[in-house]
Amino acid sequence: MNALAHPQNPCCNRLLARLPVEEYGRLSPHLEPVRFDLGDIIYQSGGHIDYIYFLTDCIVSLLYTMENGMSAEIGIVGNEGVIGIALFMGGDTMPNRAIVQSAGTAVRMKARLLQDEFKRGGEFHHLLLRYTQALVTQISQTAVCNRLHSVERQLCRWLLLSHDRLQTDELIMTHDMIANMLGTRREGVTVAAGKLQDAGLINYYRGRITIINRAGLEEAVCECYQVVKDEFDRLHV
Amino acid sequence: MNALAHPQNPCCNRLLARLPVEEYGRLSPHLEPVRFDLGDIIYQSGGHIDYIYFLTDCIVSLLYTMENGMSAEIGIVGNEGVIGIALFMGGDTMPNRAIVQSAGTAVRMKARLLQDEFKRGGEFHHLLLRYTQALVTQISQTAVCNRLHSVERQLCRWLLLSHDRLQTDELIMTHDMIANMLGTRREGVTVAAGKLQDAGLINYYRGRITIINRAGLEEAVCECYQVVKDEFDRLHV
DNA sequence: CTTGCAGTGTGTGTTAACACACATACGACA
DNA sequence: TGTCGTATGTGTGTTAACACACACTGCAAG
Repeated sequence: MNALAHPQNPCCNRLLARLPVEEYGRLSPHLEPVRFDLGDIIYQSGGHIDYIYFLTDCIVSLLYTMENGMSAEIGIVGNEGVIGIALFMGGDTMPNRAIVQSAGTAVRMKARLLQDEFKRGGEFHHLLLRYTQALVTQISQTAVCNRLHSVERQLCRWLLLSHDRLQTDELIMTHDMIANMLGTRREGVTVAAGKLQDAGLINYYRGRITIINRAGLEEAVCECYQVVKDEFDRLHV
Repeated sequence: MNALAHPQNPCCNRLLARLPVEEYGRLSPHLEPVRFDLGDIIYQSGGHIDYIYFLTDCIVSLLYTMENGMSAEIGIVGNEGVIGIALFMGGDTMPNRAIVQSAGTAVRMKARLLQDEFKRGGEFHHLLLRYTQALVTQISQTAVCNRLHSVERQLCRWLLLSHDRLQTDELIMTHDMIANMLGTRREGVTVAAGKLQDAGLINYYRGRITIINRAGLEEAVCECYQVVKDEFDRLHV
């Protein structure tokens, strides 16, 4: 594993990797590596955010939790993005939560420094806004998918979005956790996952899911996945 | 009706109204009034956008239409916002459509001029980004609501969001149109609307819906409505 | 005045997902 | 080696929303 590919290297984050040398040079002294475990909460609903996090090899879910305890995922972030868009969008906090879905590393930067660099209006500014637009598309498509598609297809979408952000074919994730993300019941996930396993698309066993036929998943998924993927590609994030 | 309240006045748009005198002075010569009719399409999925539109007294829905023709609304915009966030977010286009839900007026500005002013980084920049963050919350909450709440509650949410953006208690809107927004069937809307009418919250007749008990609607709606409203209030948009 | 149609009401059968209950089975740890 | 908790499988009954069909009604155009 070379230096660039090492997960602690900030350039494993695709936004940081795209920065011009000058801007990266200005930021890099202020980037601090952090490690996240499964289930860590990066920010709470309405909670103060001190840092922006550029993910390098972890995955974070943006979740909204209802008053009655039910929850649903609105977006998923990997090394293509950041956690803490509210810091540069100007709202400071968000009404959702950010929770670590796959353990790994990130680099963080103090909110104030982020805002100062953002104000300079360089490529950093453009990259963050383009990423945010892509995230908006992902959230939008989640809304549409939640309305119009079956749990099984949504599970496919979720698996593919997660797989895109992983370096391996194995997800450490129970049916119960997926149910919280999808805003559905554990049994519903068990049934849907069982069908995907019977179809030879995935294997799972006690909290470990292995993607064994990605092409098959892409055939089983609804169009929502490709819409989001195309938009991320188009925006180069 | 005084000059300020006249819908052709750009200051009927709450973003423009908040601009400092200097910035507003720079923009106002380039603001051009436009009128929209019900059903007008401001932009198509992936379509080029020439102007940003500051809505003054119309309402616009952001809709995504599936390959099979089904559609679902991801957000709703009135005089608190703009149509065309992709122009300053940097993506130029969006994969959804913007369609006029309530006829009225807006003022528009050429994309290039918008981008130039946005780059200056003044209050205009801050306002547009704060508004975009509020819109993200609205889209997020639509995703959650689509997953977890009944059609009847979602109809309440939709009516309240629309009512907030109207100057009257009457919506010109058939059950069929609402069904397209909510991503559900016309019959489902008829049943849900019938219950709300029986409960004395609304009246409707052949494409005209009248809100007659707003407080009652606010009791019947799910928490999603208030989450979005609170976030718009917090962000002063 | 009558014809057509847009807007709405409603009924029947079907399906997807829910709630709840409980069975099974492995792995970790004593 | 036994025990317990986590993860998963599955069955039953219920509900919300779907698909489809068709009836009703009043306005508007001829």
